[in-house]
Amino acid sequence: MTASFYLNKDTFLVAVDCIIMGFRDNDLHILIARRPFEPLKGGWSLMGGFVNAQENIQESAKRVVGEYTGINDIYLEQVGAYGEIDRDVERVISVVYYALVDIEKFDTSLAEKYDARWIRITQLPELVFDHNKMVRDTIKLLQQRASVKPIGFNLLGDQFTLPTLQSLYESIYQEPIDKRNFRKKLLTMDILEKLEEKDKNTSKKGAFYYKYNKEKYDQLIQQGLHFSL
Amino acid sequence: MTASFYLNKDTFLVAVDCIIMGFRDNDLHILIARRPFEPLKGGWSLMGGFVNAQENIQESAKRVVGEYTGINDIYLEQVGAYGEIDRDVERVISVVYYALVDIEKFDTSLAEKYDARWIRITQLPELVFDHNKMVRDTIKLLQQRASVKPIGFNLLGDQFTLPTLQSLYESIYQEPIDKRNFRKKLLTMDILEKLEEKDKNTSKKGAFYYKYNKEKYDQLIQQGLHFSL
DNA sequence: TTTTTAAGTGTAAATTATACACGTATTATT
DNA sequence: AATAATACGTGTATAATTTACACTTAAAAA
Repeated sequence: MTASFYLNKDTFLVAVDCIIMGFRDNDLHILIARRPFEPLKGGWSLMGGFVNAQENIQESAKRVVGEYTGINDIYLEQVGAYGEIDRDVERVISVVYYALVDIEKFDTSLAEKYDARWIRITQLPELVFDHNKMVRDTIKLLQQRASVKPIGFNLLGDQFTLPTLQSLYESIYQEPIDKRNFRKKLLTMDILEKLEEKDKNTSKKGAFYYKYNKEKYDQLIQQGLHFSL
Repeated sequence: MTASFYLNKDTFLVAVDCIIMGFRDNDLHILIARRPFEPLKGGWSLMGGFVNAQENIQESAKRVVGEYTGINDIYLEQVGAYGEIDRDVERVISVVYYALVDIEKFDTSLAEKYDARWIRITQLPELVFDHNKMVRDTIKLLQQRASVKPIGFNLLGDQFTLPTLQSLYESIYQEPIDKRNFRKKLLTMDILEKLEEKDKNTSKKGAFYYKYNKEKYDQLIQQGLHFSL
């Protein structure tokens, strides 16, 4: 049954474009790929796809991220809808999501399959259409979110060192952070657990591993506390 | 010319729903209307419309706000895309914008024409579809924005008193603010100009009018300063 | 044994946020 | 003319948060 008022309206192709972020070598990276079809075949592009009629938009985004990374356990948030008339060659409305993934879980065979690469956010090339703007908007949003919620942990494995965590936040904010102040703030939040083991990859002394305690975080939130990192 | 890859993809109705906000009687209000067609005819609804092929989404939103308020000088920002499969009866993807308008400029004849009313945000009825969620999301976003940019002025005429401005922020944050602290913060920002004239409507003593000095604000921003209110 | 490297630690000063109460200008009332 | 009523306007002290800053330590390599 079609309600009459909905007849004779214009319809649109709707795509999702995903800004898939990972953290590696002390820097945030974004997964981009060479576009496999015309127009702009061979241009650098975000990972995208069209929304199907039988899925909601967030599901489309999740599908796209899974398709191109092999990762299904992701943090996903919408950035917004991009709707300039000429943003693509056809009229395509694109809904942008950013995904935070543990880059260690990336299925590297997919890199070849899709001609995809992880690029440092500080070294992104020019991307097709309005994709660079999408990335800029996302970084702003991510900074906002990271300052108020502990979403950074989605970019790390389940154990990590404080120096690593710090460089993650430095990469998000794109500015240096004082070591002592950073540790102080984090540890007084009491959402991390120190482990016995050390990571000896980056120094002779080694840095203790920590893990994120989501239960404690949720408790604190329920008590009405909120954070800023 | 149609690029081949774009063929055979599903297409969607795309709507805009606008959360049109005004400030009156010490409270934020939202313009809502009784839905004039089935399904849910007579239900309370946000102001919306379908996106046309020849306009970008923001233009659609601006058109909708103009249509239902008669106001063209508005602050408009996107909230996001709402894409649940069953959010409407048909598959409709809705892009939500909020608009901040000077309610004094509202063309009251349109209220009758569209069966529309300004309702205090604290007293919104149940709205159709996912419109209540849209409003909740918008209020959060507005709080975030107001804390960091002086967007509140878009809700006022070009002169206003400090008690009015304070109650505007109290309405946005939905909590009381200390009078002296509020004035201190605002005046030290140095983006307001005190006028000679007083508003005597709300007290016998009268409150001085101020006006917002956008030039000063832009200067400060350029100097890399930023605000929090 | 010494050198090298990054990890780990505390305190003082500055800034910002919070809490709080009374005098004042003006109109309305008697 | 005097008084009452009302909302406007003002300052200071305390607490909390943020910032700046430098040396010791653990472990491996030379």
